[in-house]
Amino acid sequence: MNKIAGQPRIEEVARRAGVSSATVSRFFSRRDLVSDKTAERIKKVADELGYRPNRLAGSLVTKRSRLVALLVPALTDSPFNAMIEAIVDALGERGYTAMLGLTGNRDETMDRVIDTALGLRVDGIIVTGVIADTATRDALRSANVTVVETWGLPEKPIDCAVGFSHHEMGRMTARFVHRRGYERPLIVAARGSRAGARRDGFLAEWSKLGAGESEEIEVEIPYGFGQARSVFRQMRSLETQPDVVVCGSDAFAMGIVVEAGRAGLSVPDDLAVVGLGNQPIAGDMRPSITTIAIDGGRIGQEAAKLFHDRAEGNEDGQHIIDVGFQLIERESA
Amino acid sequence: MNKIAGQPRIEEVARRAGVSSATVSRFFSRRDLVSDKTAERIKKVADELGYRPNRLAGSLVTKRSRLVALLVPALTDSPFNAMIEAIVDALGERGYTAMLGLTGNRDETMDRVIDTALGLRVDGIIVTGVIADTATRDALRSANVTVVETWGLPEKPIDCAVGFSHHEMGRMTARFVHRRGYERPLIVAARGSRAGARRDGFLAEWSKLGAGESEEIEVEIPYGFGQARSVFRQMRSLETQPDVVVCGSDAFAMGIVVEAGRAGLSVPDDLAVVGLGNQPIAGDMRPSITTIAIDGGRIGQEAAKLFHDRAEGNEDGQHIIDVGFQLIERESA
DNA sequence: TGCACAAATGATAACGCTTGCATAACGAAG
DNA sequence: CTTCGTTATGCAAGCGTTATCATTTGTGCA
Repeated sequence: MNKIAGQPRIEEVARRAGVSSATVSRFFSRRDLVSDKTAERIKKVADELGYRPNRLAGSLVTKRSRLVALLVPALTDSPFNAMIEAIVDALGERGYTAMLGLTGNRDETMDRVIDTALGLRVDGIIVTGVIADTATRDALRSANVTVVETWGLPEKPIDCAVGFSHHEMGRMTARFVHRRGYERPLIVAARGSRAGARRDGFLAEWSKLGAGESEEIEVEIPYGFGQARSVFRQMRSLETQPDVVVCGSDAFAMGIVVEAGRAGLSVPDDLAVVGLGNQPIAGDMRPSITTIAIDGGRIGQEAAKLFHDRAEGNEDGQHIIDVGFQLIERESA
Repeated sequence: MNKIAGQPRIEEVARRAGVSSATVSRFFSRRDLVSDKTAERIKKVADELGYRPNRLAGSLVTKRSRLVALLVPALTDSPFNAMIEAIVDALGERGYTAMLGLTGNRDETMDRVIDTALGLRVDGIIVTGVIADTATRDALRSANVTVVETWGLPEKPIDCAVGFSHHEMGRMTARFVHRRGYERPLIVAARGSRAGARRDGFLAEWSKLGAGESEEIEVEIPYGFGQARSVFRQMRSLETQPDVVVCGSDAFAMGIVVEAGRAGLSVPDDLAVVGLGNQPIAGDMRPSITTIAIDGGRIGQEAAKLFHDRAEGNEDGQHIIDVGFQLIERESA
């Protein structure tokens, strides 16, 4: 309204509506407690004044900020965006607001982001991936916020978790590759625990199946299409050429497909490719990419629900939700 | 520390450090006002207690939340992610926290998100794209928050803006297409003002160049690869076949390329394709996609800077920043 | 008409911090 | 050893809400 006077306060609304501030407060938080007649008056005045309760003040006394920190490593070319969208939506429906924290891949940034979140007295923190650092885990445990870890299933979650088993995903991939008759898989894995778990799962199952050798190339971040080029070159210089490449992302898989094409290799006959993530584009590619679908939206919804349940004091109920994953068999393998 | 007692308060820290709460407050906000000796004591106690100033309480008195609302239509397959990352980073460096609001494409959702932002008394709002609704614009203008509009250059910005001229982009595209000798462009544009401005710019320049006919197909959202299929079919049923397709995104352009390939058309000889956005993948595709690069990161940085300048009371200085764009000529056109 | 009980409203004390003003401590000059 | 100018600290009044408890108003029924 008036820049100098700042925003209108509840007191002002109360005065003009001829009621006490308590009643105005009730009107906004528990509408059913005020009579229709006064409610109408309050609404009218509030609209005129453009009054909006100050949540900072409110949260101070209720000790509930209705703020949730959303920690994600990155946004560009990230497989988490569907989950983030789902979380923001589901949280919004429940009256919570998401603050976005980009953690990158460094523990330090992660700590800084958690710090600001805690300073804001967020009601909860939803983390993309499992927090590795033990000190951080402990700090969080004692911070009186509910923490939801996603996209993985830690043995001992800080609080609760929703995701899937990367190890199991690796095993399933191995079974699939074996069933298809491929004999010399190349695993392209990123550094990091998630990719590591998939690789370990793959190798465990692979050796259990009594299958032959397998190669492995470690890359920085396997999300990118571009990185495929150098990895492909690396692959070509291996002694025994693999007959299938197991990738950490669809984009990367597509990169391998393109490179294979340029090298005169036909996919999947000369070289098969398995992606990860089931991005829409993977199905539209020619050849279409065989991949593993993870329902990010589902993870997000469950995470928001889990958070909300606990925030409402529902301590019981499931702490760990396995949303699983699904192999999508297409042309590339 | 102690769940029952809740988080430690400033008073507790003060007591244990043998100072007044005012001194502790100063230690956290204006370190230089506190002597080294007491500072050390305070730090020690604060660390032991795990004390972290409650920003809700602080903001209540300073009337500065150090919160900025970031309004984006979507995250998945969105060209804005680089900008969002840049904004969150740049804001974080300056001590601000970003809250994420997904506006979708409906005014109603936009209003709801703005409402929660205003309720949180955010210091600023950074909007992706220009806000169309006049009522919302007015509400924002009188809400005493600095608003930065991005990704476009409105005639009369609410407050300030950083982006580029979609109209000019359309014109440049027309000149390029003409220079390359194409004669029958097909424009695939989304509903909406941004795409509309590009189309208008294209048509204006195209007719100015005295070039021939041009066709247009309107789609819902042109970001997706998948949508290319139906549009391609639509295109094939046109009376005169276009020799170049001007797309609203790289993903869409890639979809057209793939469809063209399946239909036996060679790109760019039988059909040329121009993308938009310069996603990494566009350069790695075969054929590589000719596209227009927009520096989302730059937009983000400038937006954060602009916001910060104004939040600090720097009313003067530029209100509108044109970051331009760049045509990347590659194989597809 | 009066009474009991429910519904609606009011008064007021927090919530945890910041900041202007007042006071105390400390050096450097005189 | 004063005196004065810094530099460090303390006091206390808010900031704009909500929640508890008390009080008033309204309603159905004897």
